[in-house]
Amino acid sequence: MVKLKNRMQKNNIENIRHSFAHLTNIAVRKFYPKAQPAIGPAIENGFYQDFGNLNISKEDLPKIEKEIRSIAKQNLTFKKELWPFRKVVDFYKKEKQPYKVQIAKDLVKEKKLTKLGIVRTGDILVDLCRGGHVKNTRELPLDAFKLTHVAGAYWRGDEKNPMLTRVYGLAFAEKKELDEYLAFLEEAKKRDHKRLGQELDLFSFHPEAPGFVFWHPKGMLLRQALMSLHHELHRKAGYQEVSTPILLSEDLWKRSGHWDNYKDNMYFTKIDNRVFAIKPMNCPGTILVYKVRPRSYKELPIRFAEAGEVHRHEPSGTLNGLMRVRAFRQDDTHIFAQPDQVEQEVIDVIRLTLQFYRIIGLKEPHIELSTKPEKYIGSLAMWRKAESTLKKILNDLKIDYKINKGDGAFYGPKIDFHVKDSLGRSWQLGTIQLDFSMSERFDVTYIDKDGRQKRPVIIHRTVIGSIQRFMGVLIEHFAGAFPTWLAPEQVWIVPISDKFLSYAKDVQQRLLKDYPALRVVVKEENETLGKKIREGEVQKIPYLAVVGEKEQAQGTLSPRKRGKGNLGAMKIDAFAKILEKEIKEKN
RNA sequence: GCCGGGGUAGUUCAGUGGCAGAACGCGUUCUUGGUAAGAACGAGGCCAUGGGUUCAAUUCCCAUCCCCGGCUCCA
Repeated sequence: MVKLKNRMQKNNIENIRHSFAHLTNIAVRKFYPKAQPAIGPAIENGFYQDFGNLNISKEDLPKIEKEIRSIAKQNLTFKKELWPFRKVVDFYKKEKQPYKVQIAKDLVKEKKLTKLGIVRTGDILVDLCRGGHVKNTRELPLDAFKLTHVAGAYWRGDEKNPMLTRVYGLAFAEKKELDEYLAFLEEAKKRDHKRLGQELDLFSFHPEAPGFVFWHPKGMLLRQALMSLHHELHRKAGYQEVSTPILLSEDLWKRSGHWDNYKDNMYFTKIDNRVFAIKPMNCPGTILVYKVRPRSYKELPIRFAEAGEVHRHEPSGTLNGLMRVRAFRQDDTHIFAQPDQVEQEVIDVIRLTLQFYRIIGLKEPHIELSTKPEKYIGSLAMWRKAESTLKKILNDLKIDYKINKGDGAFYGPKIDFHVKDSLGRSWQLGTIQLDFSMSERFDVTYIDKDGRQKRPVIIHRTVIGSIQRFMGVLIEHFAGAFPTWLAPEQVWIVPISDKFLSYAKDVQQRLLKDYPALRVVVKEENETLGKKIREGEVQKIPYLAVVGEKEQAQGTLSPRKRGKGNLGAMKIDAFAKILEKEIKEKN
C-alpha cells in the first residue's frame, strides 16, 4: 500500500487525467462499438474524450463510469510503441476510426514524423498517443474521478465541421481533492449571479425579450453606486461625456465597415422608407460629434465618453444571464490623439482600469493582447505598427499578458482585461483598442502645428466593458454581500415593535440629515424582531439598526453588522461616522 | 446557430394516463415582541405554447418558444 502511494505521487496529475481519458475511450466503445474516438486530453480539474457517431445522454454516464473502474481493476499496463505511419493508418481504417486516421495524417504533415507514438494495453486499446499516462491502471485513484457531463463539441473546434459528443470527467490525485472540488461547485451555485439577482430582487429576464435585462429598483441602485465611482474617476482624468442616438442611418454603418463585418449581428428598422440600424457600437456617433468643426492639435487628446446602450443580435445559444446579453451599456470612450500621444494615453487608460478594479476589490484581471483577425480592414503595415505599440507598452509596464492570436477587433488590435466568474469561466471586461482605420473611413482630421490636416489615432476603450457583464462579475465576486458603499440598501432601521415606529422614522431623518445620499429603509412590517433580523441577513443588508424602548429613552440605536452580530447601543452621530468612514474608504 | 438536459403556484421543488401537492412568500386576523423564521385562517395553477395518440393527457409522442451545461462566437 505504501509502495503504491509512492508510485502514485510520482505520476503527475496530467498523466492520471490523460489515462482516464484512454479508459473512457475503451469503456464507451464497449457499450457503443461504433463510436469513433477523437481527441482526449487532460484539462483543468479533469479530462474529456471526444467521439464521433455517438449519441448518449447524462444518464448513460454511471454505467460507463462503472466500466472504467472495472477495466482499471484488471491492472492493465499501458505499453508505448512506435508504429510506422502506414501501419497506424491501416489499423485505424480497419477499425473504422476516421478521426484517428485524420490525426495521424495531420501529425505526419505538420511534424514531419515517419513513426507515430501509440499506446496499447494488451490488445484492448490501441490509441494514438504522444505519451503522458500512468504505467499501470492500478495506479489510478479510482475514488478520485467522476464522469460529469456530456456536451457537443465541433471537430477541431470549427463550427463547419461535424459535431462530436464530448464526455467530461473530473480527476484528481486523491479523493479529498475531488470532494473539495465538488464542494466548491456547490458553493459556486450559491454565488451564481442569476440566482442572486432573483433572491436579492436586482433584475429579471423574460421570454418576451430573450437576452435583454429588466432592471429592478435595487439593481438600479447598485448600478448607480458603481457608476458614480466610475464617473468621479473619469471626470478627474479629463474625460468629457457625450450622448449620441441609438438609431443611425444604414449608410453610416456601410462607411464604418460594420455593414461588411458585423451585419449579421445588427438589428435594422425601416422608417419613412429609409433603413436605420440600431447601433451595435458607439464609435460612429462619437466621430460625428468630433467632426462638427475643425479640430486643432491644441485640443488633442480629446476624450469623448459615452455610456451608450448597444444592441447586438447574439446567437441564442450564447446568451448567459448578465454575462452575455443582446443589449448592453458600455462605458465607451473614444480618445482622439496625435500619434505621439498614443503611448501615454494607453498607459493612462491601463492605470485607470487597474485602479478602478482595485478600488472595487475585484481580483487582479489577467491581460491579453489580441491581434489581427481574419476579417479586418486597414493595411498590414498599420496592423504591425499598432500591435508593436501595444506590446511595447505592456512590456514597459512589466505587465504579464497572453497573446490572443486573431482575436482583435476588425479595425485594430486590442488589450483586454479578463476576470473569472464563480465557476471559473473567464469573461472580458475592459478593452483598449487602437484604430488607425476609422479616421480614414470617416475623414477625421486635426490641424497640426504646421497648418496641415492630419489623421488622429482613435483609441476605443472601456474600463467596465459591458455594465451588465461587470455587474454579473461583481455580484458573484461579493456573493451578493456588497460592501456598504455599493449595497442597494445600506441600513435597515428595525423597530422592535410598532410602538417605536415613529422613533425609527426620527432616526432615519437624523441619518439623512447628516448623510443625504444614505440608502436607509425603515422596516415597518408587523413582524417579530427575529423575523426582520433574519430577513435582513438573508438580504445581505450591511447594517440593521435595532431601536426599542432603551434606544428611544437614550436617543441611541443598536446597529448589527452583517454576519458579525450586535455592536451594542451607540449615539446616532457615532453610527453616522462609522457609515461615513466605511463608504468613503470603500471597504 | 450546434450537441445534451430542463420548463408544475410569486419562489424552490414533489407528483400522477382518471378531483393538482408541500415549504417559503403573499393577504386577513390575533399577537406588540430585544437580535436568523410567533400563531390561525385564506387567496394563488390553461401543469410553457401548439398539434397528435387515447374513452380520458399536466403525465406518452412531435413541433415551437424560453432557461441551464458545453461547442462555436463574443463585451
